[in-house]
Amino acid sequence: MNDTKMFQQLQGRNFKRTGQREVIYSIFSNAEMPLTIAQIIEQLKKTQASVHRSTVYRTIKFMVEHEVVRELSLNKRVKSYELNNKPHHHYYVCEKCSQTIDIKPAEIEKAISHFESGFTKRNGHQIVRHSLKFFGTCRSCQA
Amino acid sequence: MNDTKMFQQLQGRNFKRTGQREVIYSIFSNAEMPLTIAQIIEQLKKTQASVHRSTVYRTIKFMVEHEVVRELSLNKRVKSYELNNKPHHHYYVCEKCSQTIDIKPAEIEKAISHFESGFTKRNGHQIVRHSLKFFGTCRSCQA
DNA sequence: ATGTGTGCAAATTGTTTGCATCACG
DNA sequence: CGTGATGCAAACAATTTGCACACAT
Repeated sequence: MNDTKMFQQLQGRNFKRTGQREVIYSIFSNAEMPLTIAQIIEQLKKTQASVHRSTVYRTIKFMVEHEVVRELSLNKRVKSYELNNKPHHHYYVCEKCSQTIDIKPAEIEKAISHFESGFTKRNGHQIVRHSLKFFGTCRSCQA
Repeated sequence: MNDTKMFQQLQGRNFKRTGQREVIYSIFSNAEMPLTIAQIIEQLKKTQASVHRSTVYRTIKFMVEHEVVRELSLNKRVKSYELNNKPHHHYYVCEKCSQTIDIKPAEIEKAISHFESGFTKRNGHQIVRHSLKFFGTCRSCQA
């Protein structure tokens, strides 16, 4: 069995390599968009592997803590997760079909950095991260 | 009893003016920051008025639908609400104490507008709103 | 052999709903 | 009065937890 990137990442730490973790990691690898817990469970059903719901929750938590995946709030009600191997970016979310597109607007990012340093200098409040999301109706949902 | 702004706003619509709605509205009026449902319920306990939990949920829903308050996702787990009388703005949230500060960074807003029109022109995906949040540790929590 | 991970069921937490009653207009 | 609003309890949905057993190392 070839090493998954996940286990390469985690080498030397206090963890075990299990089939369940492998499968869940591979679902993320094949995903083109962030996934919700429900979507992961759904994908798992298509596999012969049966992974219990509580294991999915625990595995995702494990992956978030070990920074294998990052947690997103693209939707008001449910969280989504994606592999943490892409650089920082932002999101466009179609409110009809939930399609999600990554965006990296350099101009905005620059204005943000500038704002952040000024904000902290001005009043002492530190900023460690930011989140920028755009919502609308994607082209194919406008029909 | 003097008219609250909420009822002025809603004049002529199909609704009733009740003590419960008055109290909840006044809690929002006195709040300096967005409130979660739990915080509203907590505030209500300090009042002599007893408002049932389900009424709180229904009232907030009512207010959101009638655009008296707006719904925010400042925290990954819980939604917050604030009066809808301020113009569009963004948020700084302290991850230790949850203190929330409104911000209106004109430079960023400009870059965002520019990006949005280009994005839509380029690929046809409409954008109807965006959300920008900064997270960090506020000055008093750095001690 | 040891301790982490898993499955299962039960507990929690947050929110919604059906229904009888209340009260605003 | 009549309809919308409320309280209450029960239903739901999403997530977490305690415990015994399984399995990776």
